[in-house]
Amino acid sequence: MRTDPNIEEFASSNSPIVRKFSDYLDARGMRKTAERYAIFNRIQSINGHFTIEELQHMLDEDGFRVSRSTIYNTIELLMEAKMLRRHVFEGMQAQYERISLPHTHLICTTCGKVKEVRDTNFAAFMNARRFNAFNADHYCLYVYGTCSTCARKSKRAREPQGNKRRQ
Amino acid sequence: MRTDPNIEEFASSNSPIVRKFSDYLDARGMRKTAERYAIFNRIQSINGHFTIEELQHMLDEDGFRVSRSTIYNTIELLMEAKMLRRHVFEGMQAQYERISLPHTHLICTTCGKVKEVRDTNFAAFMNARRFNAFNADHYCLYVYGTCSTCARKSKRAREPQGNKRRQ
DNA sequence: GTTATTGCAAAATCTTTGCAGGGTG
DNA sequence: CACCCTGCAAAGATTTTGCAATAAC
Repeated sequence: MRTDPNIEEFASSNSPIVRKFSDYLDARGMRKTAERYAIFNRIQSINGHFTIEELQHMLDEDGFRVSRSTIYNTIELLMEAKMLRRHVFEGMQAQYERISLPHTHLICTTCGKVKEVRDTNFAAFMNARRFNAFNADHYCLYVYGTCSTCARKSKRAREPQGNKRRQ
Repeated sequence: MRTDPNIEEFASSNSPIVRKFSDYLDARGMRKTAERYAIFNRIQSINGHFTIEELQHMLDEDGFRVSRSTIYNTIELLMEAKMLRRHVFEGMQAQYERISLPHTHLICTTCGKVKEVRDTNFAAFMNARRFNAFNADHYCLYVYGTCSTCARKSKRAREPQGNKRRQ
């Protein structure tokens, strides 16, 4: 679309994570475009989960207009490169997150907020776990329930003054 | 749509699971229709996961034609009644399964097959696990990897005669 | 220069909705 | 016999695709 100064950084960066993506593209004879770098870069700065739409808004706000198709394309690439994961939690639209240390997802079924928690006991349990005739690659633990904020709100709503609860 | 003899069974059945659904409908002033019973019934006989499309095919084969809207409607109802769960595994369309004892899902990323395994150690671990300021209701553990069938095929493909691998 | 990539718009999926006719309670 | 439910078709939401213009190498 447009030539961006960023694109030089893309090939020459010393950041291991940038290198990983850059090398992945090289290995497959794919090109380093300003769009790919912008999307990749924006994602690195997100902590937690995001939807395609949210990502596009963030890029817009950065003044970087990228088409929906290119976003999907790059997201796909990052998933193939095992740098990004897609989650579809109950009753919600698809969300993405960078692949990092394994963690548990706490999903509030009232407000939809998702929180990540590290759980070394669980990680140890999973590392030791073997499945008959199944070669495990990675796992996802989703815990659905109510977050403290929603629990407080719903409790308040049940009490005398009867505050209205949203959602 | 049509009056089916099954519908009488619906209200009078002694099966606890039928009662549960029947009572759920009563409690909400909802009607017991032949369609709801047919869909509910068909689902009870499915072990494992199914898609909306597969369910409709099964009903068709049983000679019971139900519209897509009604299937979605009833599926929704069963989920609200906590008798059915929706799962969206990586890169696949939504699948449903009856809610039963907690189990781990093994998902083959090559062929897409999903297998359930009981894991009492894990269940015990989860039962004891408490999350700060989060009230857990239920959890899902998805393990992605390669099933033995696909592992065998891919191994064979890598060897001399070079069988072509599908997917 | 060659050819992968982008953006657009159109198509494809999957799911939801509005409404008229029909069945349940 | 009121009104909930069904089926249909149309609308929505999200994702994919075909193609001409453009940029990477």
